[in-house]
Amino acid sequence: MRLEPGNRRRYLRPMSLPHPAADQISLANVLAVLGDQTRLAIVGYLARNEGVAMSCGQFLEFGSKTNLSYHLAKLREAGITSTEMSGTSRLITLRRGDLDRRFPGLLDSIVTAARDIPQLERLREQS
Amino acid sequence: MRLEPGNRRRYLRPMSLPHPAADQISLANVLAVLGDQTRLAIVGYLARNEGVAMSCGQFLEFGSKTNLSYHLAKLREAGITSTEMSGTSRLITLRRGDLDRRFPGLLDSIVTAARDIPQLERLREQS
DNA sequence: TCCTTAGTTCAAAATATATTGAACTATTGA
DNA sequence: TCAATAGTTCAATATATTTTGAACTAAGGA
Repeated sequence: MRLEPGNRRRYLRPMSLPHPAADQISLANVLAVLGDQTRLAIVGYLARNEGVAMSCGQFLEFGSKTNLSYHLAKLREAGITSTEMSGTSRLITLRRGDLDRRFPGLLDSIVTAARDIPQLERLREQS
Repeated sequence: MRLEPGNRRRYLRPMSLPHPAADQISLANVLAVLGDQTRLAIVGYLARNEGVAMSCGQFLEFGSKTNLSYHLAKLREAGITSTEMSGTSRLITLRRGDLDRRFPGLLDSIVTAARDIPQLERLREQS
């Protein structure tokens, strides 16, 4: 899988990431993105620690670094989370306000229902 | 695609269809299944005509017969709808009670948020 | 200045989901 | 009794999503 040197476009760390505007957040997409155990666990974890911004590393329990990178991008692109760059890490928060305005009651009912999903069970005692 | 006669297992119309028990309904699966425009439209339509049992044919607007058969099975298997056989047709209803008990507020917030999805727009004037 | 840390991209492989048409069945109304 | 209706299955294809490892970047601390 070695690329010829120069074939790979040099990766430049962006200083901020693209987020959809609140009115671009699509219901079907939000549901599809949350219809996955790993991402549901991430959102449950964010919700139960709301206010505290989390870095990607906090989620290592839920998958490999690479895989998490993928899932966290999905959450951000769907408008569910907001990610801000901070030095070498990224701080992730729920877009609670935008989601509540756009889909009243949705996030709460999901987070409540996700209370006892297996992956969060393990973390329960720690938080 | 002609099969040798006898290769195909004779299709026998079942007299009732398998539905998951209420406590087997999984949140992630419900979200994943509803994270699709076609199925969201079907559920929106069922919700807006709650009480009236719908046959598969009512949804022909949303796709081909075969394709609908697939989506309606997904909804039933996820525990979102209940399908009962009635002569040559199937009567489909939302499993409102089971869903509300298991995931309070979820169905309502989804149905409310789905108010203005494109596929339902077209039907608005008719209902 | 260099090492460690946090997180990335890219390409490939693995897996899952959606869509189609042809062939089919059972019920019902004429 | 027969044709029409409602809806199915099956197999194939098309398409999308997930998961992986290797190679990489930039920030920050020692």
